[in-house]
Amino acid sequence: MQQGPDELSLVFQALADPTRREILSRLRGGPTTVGELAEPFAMSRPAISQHLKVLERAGLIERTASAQWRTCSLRTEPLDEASAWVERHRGEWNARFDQLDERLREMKGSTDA
Amino acid sequence: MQQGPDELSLVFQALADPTRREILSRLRGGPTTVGELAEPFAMSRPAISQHLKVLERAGLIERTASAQWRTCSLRTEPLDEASAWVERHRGEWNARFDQLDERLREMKGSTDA
DNA sequence: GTTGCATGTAAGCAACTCCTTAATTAATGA
DNA sequence: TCATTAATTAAGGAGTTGCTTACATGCAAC
Repeated sequence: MQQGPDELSLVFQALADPTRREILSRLRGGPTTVGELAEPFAMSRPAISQHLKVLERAGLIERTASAQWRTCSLRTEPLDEASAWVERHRGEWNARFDQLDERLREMKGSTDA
Repeated sequence: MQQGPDELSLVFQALADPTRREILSRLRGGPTTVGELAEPFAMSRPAISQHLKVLERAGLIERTASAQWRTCSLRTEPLDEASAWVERHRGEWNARFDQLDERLREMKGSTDA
């Protein structure tokens, strides 16, 4: 029963690959099938499948099956934690900005850990 | 002459490890020697040295030698690009928040790339 | 049922990660 | 000069990543 890396590490690791970042960028346009997603890449389908698995493990995409197509859609929640970490480390002025961020997040009623 | 991964990938990859993230967090308190940095970790010095090399490669720290001590200090510039990427992908509400970010950044008169 | 399409899984391989211990470099100070 | 301290480099090993090709699964239309 080995325990994998923490959530934040999974997210940053998922983002540490240009192919995966582009997949996420393309998903901003809305849910997409794996085939459409794979098309622009000079890479086999299984390779894309594996990238999607990494993204799913990080919670950054959701896959739903309908007929023989799997539709992938973006999940941005994990990016909130990543963003919080990065902003927290971006110099003094940004620290003040974080406070504003948090204030606004309260107003928004955030549900993240 | 092999060409390594792009800068943004290097940054995210550097952040994808709890030890390295904690090193960066500790460096927020100001420049620190490798020895001080290594102390709280249950890990050999060479291991820390290698983590520092990863952080340096990503541009996240700077090392300066004085006497037999190497002092490490934080460089936040690479986080700006990482932040920009993450914010760009954080949903609609956050997009609006980005505008506020930019507005405030203008007020600040940002000097970053 | 059988064919065909969309996707996932399995197995294999080179390269990389993250740690270790041992040896090395470099500066200090008696 | 020699020992001490601070840190890095070297070598090696277990596990992971990122791709490949080949095979399996699952649904649909005939």
